[in-house]
Amino acid sequence: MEPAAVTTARASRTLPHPARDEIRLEGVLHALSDPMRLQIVRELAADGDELSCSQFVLPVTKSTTTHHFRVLRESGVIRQIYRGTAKMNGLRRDDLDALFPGLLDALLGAAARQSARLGEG
Amino acid sequence: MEPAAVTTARASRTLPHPARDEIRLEGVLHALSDPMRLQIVRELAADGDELSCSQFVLPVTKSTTTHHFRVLRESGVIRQIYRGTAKMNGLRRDDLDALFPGLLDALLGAAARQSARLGEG
DNA sequence: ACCGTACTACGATGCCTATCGTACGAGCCC
DNA sequence: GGGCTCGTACGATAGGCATCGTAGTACGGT
Repeated sequence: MEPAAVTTARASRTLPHPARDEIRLEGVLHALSDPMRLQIVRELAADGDELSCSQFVLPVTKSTTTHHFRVLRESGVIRQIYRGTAKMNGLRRDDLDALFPGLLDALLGAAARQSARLGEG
Repeated sequence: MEPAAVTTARASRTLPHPARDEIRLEGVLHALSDPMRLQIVRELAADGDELSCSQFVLPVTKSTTTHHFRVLRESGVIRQIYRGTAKMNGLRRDDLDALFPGLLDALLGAAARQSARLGEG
């Protein structure tokens, strides 16, 4: 039994998230103004809430991927938890909808529209 | 009658705007992720479409104000035309609504909500 | 013609950030 | 335990950007 060691280890592996009322619109918009991060959020919205970082195929290195996920987490857009060695990511849809009703759907819709327009133009 | 001189002078005073289909969501989000610019857009949405730059009371110098208005124009969020020495600003609501239906209203609503939440405790 | 007002252009500055590479820590499986 | 995979930390780098100040242009009024 390794109680103290495990708890501290797990505590050190919990990631800091902003509380709901600490989320700022400007921060959310800034996070989503990067094409890479917008793509991540779109995939999270489409494929459900339990995607590990490594399931995303991004044209950047792992270091950069880590950076983008951290920006999304620190701006309050996504939630991240460790599950074993994997880090699972989920949209903070409840918080965002409570703070800014309709915004997330409008953003996702806008992204989908633009993607369709540019991709099948 | 000063035809040629005036036309070239006016031509040199027309400002470049992106066409509707050149507007990019990421650019719009980046433009609105700055508090100063978000405030400008909120005032434009509230007070109508014909506001000159100097009517905005911003805690920055005129140089910086010019910069912010240019970012908004080049990202496709606002339209700018010269009227005498003044530069009139207006939201590109028609273009934005056509490209991203509901987005602008969702953004303005989110900004208003956050402002109310932070301003009135 | 002259002056004042509105806005711009340009250079400087300091900060932020997207990106990479390398080295490392944490947990799973044999 | 040994190795493997997933993700992190840290430093470096290069580019972007918000801000300023100063000097200048354009236009309208006197």
